[in-house]
Order: sequence, then structure tokens, then C-alpha cells
Amino acid sequence: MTDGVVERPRPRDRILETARDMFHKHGIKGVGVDAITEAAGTNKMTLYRHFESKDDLIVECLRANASKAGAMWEAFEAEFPGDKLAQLHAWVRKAAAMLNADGRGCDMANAAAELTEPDHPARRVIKELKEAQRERLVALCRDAGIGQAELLADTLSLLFEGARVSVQTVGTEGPSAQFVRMAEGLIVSFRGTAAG
Amino acid sequence: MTDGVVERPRPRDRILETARDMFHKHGIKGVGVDAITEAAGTNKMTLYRHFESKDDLIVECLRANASKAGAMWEAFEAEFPGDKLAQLHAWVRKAAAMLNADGRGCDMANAAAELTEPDHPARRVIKELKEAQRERLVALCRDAGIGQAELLADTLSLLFEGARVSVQTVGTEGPSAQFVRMAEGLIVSFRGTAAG
DNA sequence: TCTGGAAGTTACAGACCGGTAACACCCTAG
DNA sequence: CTAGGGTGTTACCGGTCTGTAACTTCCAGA
Repeated sequence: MTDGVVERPRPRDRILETARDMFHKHGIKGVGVDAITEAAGTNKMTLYRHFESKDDLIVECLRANASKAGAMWEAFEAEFPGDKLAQLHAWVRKAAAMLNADGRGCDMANAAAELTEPDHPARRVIKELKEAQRERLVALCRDAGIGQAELLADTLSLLFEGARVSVQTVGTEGPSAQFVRMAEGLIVSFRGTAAG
Repeated sequence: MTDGVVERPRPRDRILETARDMFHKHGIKGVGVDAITEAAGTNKMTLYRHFESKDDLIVECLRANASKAGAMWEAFEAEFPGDKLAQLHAWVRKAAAMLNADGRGCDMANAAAELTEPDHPARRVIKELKEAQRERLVALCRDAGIGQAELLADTLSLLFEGARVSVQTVGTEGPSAQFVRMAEGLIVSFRGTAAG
């Protein structure tokens, strides 16, 4: 055997992963770079050798999140190859699971709430990544044979987005508890009006 | 005439109003008490004579917001006395107007995103006020003769909540642009299944 | 074994934060 | 006119923030 133990990731990856976790849990302005480097088992100088600034680190974290989300979509396709409708239902189930995962909302939405400067570098990538997500959901609805694919996709994403912030304010017993029922009902309703 | 000029509000009210505006625009952690007092035309000592702490000021701002929202409900009743269905449609229009008002989301949701400490005093009042809002919308749907009033109210509030964060991330041209169509469609759909 | 680069350490700069103390001022009610 | 409370001013405390400088240590590859 060439390697019995798990290799410890390089400092840059440890910093990125730790920052993602801490930003998610405590918010961006609620975490300092000292706390990140300490939790990552490294130090501030190493962080600033790999990232230009805290803002740069924030942007990289958001991109890493989006890349993880991208993997989720590929998992849908792998599980139900070609069956777009099944993938859409898988999306609903996955979304519902996220609601109960923890009491925190979407990292991008939370970041947008915190970083209010209109020209903050993170705002560009948040918009860009959110639009990409929307495109994916629209394409999924369209390929599933839904007539008004854009409208269904937008409705579903607003419902999900709303459910995530609702969890953050009133908890999982609030309106978000009905998310699956709402989403499934919408899909049924839109399928009824599908245009061949 | 007893008073020709508009009376300048007392320092406490100026601080409260200024803080509400600045918290809304720049986020809670993005504004310091110095900036608030300066913008309110007063000083830090006066702030701390009227509010125990910044956290206390935050809570008072949230309560003031909720009280303004309460006035909105009374305006609905005043405009369409007894006509609950008309009031529900007025709520939809008002919600849509808020989406285009500015690019910032709900102050309570934003505050919940920023104040992550589980026992932060603001979290209690956010939950309390959001639950009161939900009750009002449920009651309105029920009194409008909708069968599944809770489900419609929860769906509408998730849609609205989602639209507000969507505006914050991708702007008014995104999914939130369809909010009115979604909401009106839902109301029609739920009225179709109304139980006498 | 030597070397070069990545990583760690310590200290610091400069700014901002929430919050307080001490004191001067002004305006109004009596 | 006077007394007193609300207000304004200045200075300060201890802490935290992002970001940098100068230096040491470690480790892999030649």
C-alpha cells in the first residue's frame, strides 16, 4: 500500500472549506480571518498568500458552493438518466431535505443580505450563479415536457427560496413545512396544462 | 396659527427612524452606532440614554417595522370594509409594490441572516412578529371563504418571501417579476376548491 | 546534503467597534 | 429668576477588524 492514512488537505483547501463552513454558520461579517485560519489549523499569513483579501476569499467560497450545487444536478441525471420528470421530483425532495438540514438559509442569499455595497465583488458572482441555477431549473422543466416551463421553474424557485428564509425566521414548523405539498401540487397542475 | 413649522421629532424618535433606514439599507452589522447618531443629528450618549444597547435598538427597530406593517393591514380594511377577498388582492398588489420599491429584502429576514447567535434577543421578536404576520394572512384567507386557507396563506407568504430575496440577488427582472401572476393564479385555483 | 519554496510565528499598523465618564449647555416648568 | 432634566461635547477604554513586515522552520526534490 502506498498510503495508509488520509492525506491532510493543503492549507488553501483547508482554509476554503473552513471558511465556507463558518460563513454558513455565523454569517460573513460574523467571522474574522483570524478565526478562520485558527479553525483551519493555519495562520493569517498563509491565508493572505492564497487569497488577495477577505472579499476574494468570500467570492471563492461562493463559487465552491455553486460547484457543489452543480454536482447535485449531475447526481440527478445519474440517478434518473433521461427521465427529466423524475429528476424534477428528485429536486423537490432534495430541496425539502435542505430545509431540514440546518436552520440557515441559502449562503448566496445570506451573503446578498449582508454585503450591501452595490459594487461588492461578491454581488456579481451571486447574480451570475443564481441565474445559472435558474437556467438549469427552467431547462429541467422544459425537458420534462411542461408547457409553461419558465413560470413553473420561477414559481418553484421562489417557493424554495422563501422556504429557506422562513426556516431561518420561524423554524421548520412554519410555512416551509408544506413545501413538498406545494411543489408537487404545482407540478401536477402545470402538467395538466402541458402543451405537447 | 399655533405652529407654522414642522416640529422636529425628539432625539429618541430621530434615532429610531434613522437606525431603521440605515439598518435596512446597509444591514445591521454594516452600521455602527456612531454613524447612526451622526445621521440622526445627535450623539452617542443620547442614544445610550434611550436604548440599553445596540441590540436593544435593533429590537426596537424591528418592532417599529412590524407596527408599520400593522398599519398596512388596517389600511386594507379601511379601503375594502368587510370585503376580505378584495383585501387579499390588495395584499398581493402591495406585496408586488414592495418588490419594486428597492433592492433590499425583508428587514426581519435580513436580520435573521445576520444575527446568527441562537439566543440573540432579536431572534425571539423576529419569530414572534413573523408568526403574527402569518396568522393575519391565514385569517384573511379563511374569512375570504377559501377552503384550505392555511395552505394558501403559507404558499403566498413563501412566494413573497422568496421574491424578496430573489430581488436582492438577481434583481427585479428575475423570477420575482412573475409574482403577481403566480399569486393571482393561486388564489383563483384555491377559490375553485373552496368549501362552502 | 544542499537548496528553494511553502508554511508558520510574532509583532505590529491603522482603523473601527460598542460602551462609558465627566462636564458644559440650554430650555422649560415652576 | 431659578432649578433640573434632557441634551451636546470631548475624551477615553478595551477589544476586534483587515492587512502587512520580518523572520524562522520545515520539507521535498535534486
